[in-house]
Amino acid sequence: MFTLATWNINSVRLRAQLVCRLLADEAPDILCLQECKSPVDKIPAEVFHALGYHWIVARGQKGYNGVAIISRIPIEDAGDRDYARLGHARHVAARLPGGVVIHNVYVPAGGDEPDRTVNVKFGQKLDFLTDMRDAFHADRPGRSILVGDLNIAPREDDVWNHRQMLKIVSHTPTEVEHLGAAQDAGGWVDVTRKDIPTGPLFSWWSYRARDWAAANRGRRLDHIWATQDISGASHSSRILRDVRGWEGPSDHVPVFARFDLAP
DNA sequence: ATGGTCGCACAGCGA
Repeated sequence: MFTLATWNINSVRLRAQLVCRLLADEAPDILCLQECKSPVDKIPAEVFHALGYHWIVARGQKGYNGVAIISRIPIEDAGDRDYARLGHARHVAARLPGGVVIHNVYVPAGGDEPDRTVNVKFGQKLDFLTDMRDAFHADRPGRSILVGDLNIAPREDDVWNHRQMLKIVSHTPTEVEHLGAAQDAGGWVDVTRKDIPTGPLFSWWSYRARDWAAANRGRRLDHIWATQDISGASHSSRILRDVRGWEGPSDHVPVFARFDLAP
């Protein structure tokens, strides 16, 4: 059995103490971070090490992007992909002792305008998802988990107001379709929604709201997926809303799931 | 309809 968490930390160096607090309070076996905004050699690995998290598999760059998998069970580096050939640190994979592979993904946000003819970043987001789809189609994953900030809230109840969000990047039909194609190509099951099938579910609230909790204009951008062969072993999904209220928070909160598998 | 807040790194870009 192991507990897995994913969290867009928005600078792992600035928020190393928040990571420690989560590790101490919730003790996930594996924590996947996105937007570390740090070269790998500047990630404060020692402080995680001191809490028993002896393994880190990461990709990084200066200032932007960056993904890391922090683990207290042994993991080995299982490589990375440069979807859409952006040259960004947006994917890394790790293998658990039993052979389960964990993909940690940070999908491009996509800018403000949901039109690739006027907004290059939106096109890059769609291309990233198309490349992911093609990779999973060519090499269909088994006994795998995919987590991360996918920057898309696919369902009506994954946003505070579906109608109002239809032309807002992260909830446009085009993006939802691209994400669905990548999900279908890999045979991925949305573990969070398997466990919590109905009702509003958010993992992100903008920094720009006067009062994020009162307005509650959230979106579910952060996801845990598993291939069908192991999705039945998952349970106890949780989204830690309270973490948004911690001092100096990330705009995202951690998403958790447990897997009844030998790690 | 607009502007609102962060982080990086030191001006403005990305989110």
